[in-house]
Amino acid sequence: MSASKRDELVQNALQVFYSGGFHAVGMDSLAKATGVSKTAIYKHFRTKEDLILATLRLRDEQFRNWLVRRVEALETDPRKRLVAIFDALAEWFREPGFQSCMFIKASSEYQDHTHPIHVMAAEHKRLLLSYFSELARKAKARDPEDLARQLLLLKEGAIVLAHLHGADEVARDARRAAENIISMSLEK
Amino acid sequence: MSASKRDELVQNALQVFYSGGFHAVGMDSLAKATGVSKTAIYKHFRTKEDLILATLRLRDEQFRNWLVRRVEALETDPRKRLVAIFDALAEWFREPGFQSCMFIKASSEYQDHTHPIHVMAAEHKRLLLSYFSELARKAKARDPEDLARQLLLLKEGAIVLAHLHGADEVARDARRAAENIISMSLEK
DNA sequence: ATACACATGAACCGATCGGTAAACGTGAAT
DNA sequence: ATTCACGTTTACCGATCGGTTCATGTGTAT
Repeated sequence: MSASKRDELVQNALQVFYSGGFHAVGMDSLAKATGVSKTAIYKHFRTKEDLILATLRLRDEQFRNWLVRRVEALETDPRKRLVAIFDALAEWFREPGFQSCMFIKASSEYQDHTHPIHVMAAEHKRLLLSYFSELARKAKARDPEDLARQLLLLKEGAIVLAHLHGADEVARDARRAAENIISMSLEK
Repeated sequence: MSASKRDELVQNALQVFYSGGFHAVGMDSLAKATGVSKTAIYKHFRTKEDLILATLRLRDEQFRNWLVRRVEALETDPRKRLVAIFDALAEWFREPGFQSCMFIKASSEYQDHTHPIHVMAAEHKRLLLSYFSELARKAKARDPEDLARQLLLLKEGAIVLAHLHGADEVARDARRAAENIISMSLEK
């Protein structure tokens, strides 16, 4: 299997796990869904867990790249970019296939703090946090790390509730809550 | 099996599913963990799904009762009670067995919006929302429903991040974010 | 003592779990 | 044309999945 075929497998597995769940999707159905035989899969991944970790690495990269670029495209002013995070999220929530966050779901199924999958989920959130911090610093927040953590709280809550209660109202609420928190953190 | 034995089974199953996951825990291991034979379990619950729904009903009742009583005990002033929600949550996060929210995990494993388990998770959050609304109304918020939704966003985000990044810092951040949002919503 | 109702554990059902072994097909190098 | 290497298919492994059947208690009422 070529490197590009492998990437394609990981990309397809990502979709299958995202919409089907990790425990609920077996390797047989995964092979059928991706069009790659089980033997071929196990040529490149020692275990199911290794494959899951590969899909999470891909997802982390895809999601953060997407978010950064979307925020950059929406606004140029640092302060407005902090708010634009939530406009980007709103777009995501409204996508047809939206089903919460891959990493929240991963940490829900692999709860042990020492499990590699749980660790990777935590790492994804840390990377997002440092992006938020960078934006907050450029926006001259009094305490950029503090503002970033509060915005991350809003983001995770918005994801969970957009999945449970629907995208539109939640996206509006999160945006307004973010505006409140940002204004309290920027004005003296 | 007596009614009290049945309650005991549901209570024990709740703990097992909470710490082990829904798909990951099989009926055999559940029978062993609860000390109730599989045959006896299936006398009272038609399917595994029915048992899960029963545990979620119990959890909903337990959690909301606990939260309401804890908030009532912490503060009497309506406005302070809104903040006290997050003090109560902080206590929960610090409990040894804390592993995120049963309903977030349930909706992560049963993602279809029409699935009974997903529906029940959404309902749990709606019930919490109406409690928040009631508190916000008593605190004379300009828009109680709006404030309640923003606080629920914070609560869900706090649960997710307390599970992923640790209880203490997250609890502090959520409390401060809540204070910000509340003050913006109460003061003219 | 005997009959009945009921709860139990254990064995069992077909299906599927994660993972493997080996047979088979295909293309390139000799 | 023959060999070799490699990827794929297929069948298979023991274990476990959700759920059922049945034989064996065990207690109670007559």
